[in-house]
Amino acid sequence: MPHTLIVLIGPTGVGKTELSLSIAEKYQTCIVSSDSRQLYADLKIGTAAPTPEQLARVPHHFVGTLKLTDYYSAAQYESEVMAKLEELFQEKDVVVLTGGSMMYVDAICKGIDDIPTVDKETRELMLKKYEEEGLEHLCAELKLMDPEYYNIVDLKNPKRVIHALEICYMTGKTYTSFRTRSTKERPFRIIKIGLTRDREELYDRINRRVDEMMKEGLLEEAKSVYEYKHLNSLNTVGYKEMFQYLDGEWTLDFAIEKVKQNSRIYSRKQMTWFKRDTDITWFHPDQQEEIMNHINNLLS
RNA sequence: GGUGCCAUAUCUCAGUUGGUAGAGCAAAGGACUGAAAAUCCUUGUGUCCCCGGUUCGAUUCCUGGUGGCACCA
Repeated sequence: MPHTLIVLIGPTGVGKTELSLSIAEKYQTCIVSSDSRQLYADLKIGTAAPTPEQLARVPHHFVGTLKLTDYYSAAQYESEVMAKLEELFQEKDVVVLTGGSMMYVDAICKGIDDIPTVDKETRELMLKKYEEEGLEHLCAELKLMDPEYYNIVDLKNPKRVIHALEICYMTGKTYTSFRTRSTKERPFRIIKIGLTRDREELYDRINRRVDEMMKEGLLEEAKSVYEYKHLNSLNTVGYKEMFQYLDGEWTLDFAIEKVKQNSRIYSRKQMTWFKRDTDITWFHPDQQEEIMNHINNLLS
């Protein structure tokens, strides 16, 4: 039997966690998380991270392993998970990967290009240039340094323009020269299961889950990490709205509504991304039997 | 009961000197390769409250009605 990675994806709040536990238990294997925020040890309630009980049921990897101050990226995630999978597949035939971070999932399933990691100095330099000279100036520079990418990049998106320039500055080569967008071959088979619900049903679950998070102490958790609120790790739905409340900008009720709204918007963006992936077989989370049969048929 | 003001997109409101209308919010769609729960783009047909009148033409002016708000009894 070839090694198989069962990839379980879907929008936030759809019910991935519970099903991933069932699948992992059935195949007596472990779960690799593909969630860019559950990686942080201090973000538990707001990211709906697996509970101690769930962690006791099935071993998880890539949950709660980072500090808020740690730099992290999809590329780092790719290389660390690939190394971990190699290790896991020595003992197991099946491993479950689950999470909603679209780019992280793709980094494992398809791979991402081999581009140098931007060093701190270059990033700070670019951010300073961006603040002082503005996006238009950076676009003009990109036009000179990498005209090919300039023609296709979203010139209104600062992150894209800045990153391309960072690579040009750092390497002396064009960003285009690193950008092959080729799909990497993986030494294991991938089964992609997508979970989805009617929108009304999903939104209702998201709204109720946010209320649940508040009861569990989301506000207190946000307070406990308040000093790090400027970090990227805390540019996260659930926390950034609580910071607005703590800063006196919003009422608590308004902040809670915003958490719900931003979670709903996030779930839609996830669906937009996943929709175009034709390798995914879609199910309703209640179709557990069908999902198990589907996996079984592919495995045998 | 009387007087005044208001009634326009899911909501808050602009506006049309009479030629059937547009912002914000919300919502929806999309993009996406080292910050991705990030970042960015696109999308506004609605009995202009209802009946009638004036007019070539009324969401706009007029009579009446209904609902809301304010003040006076």
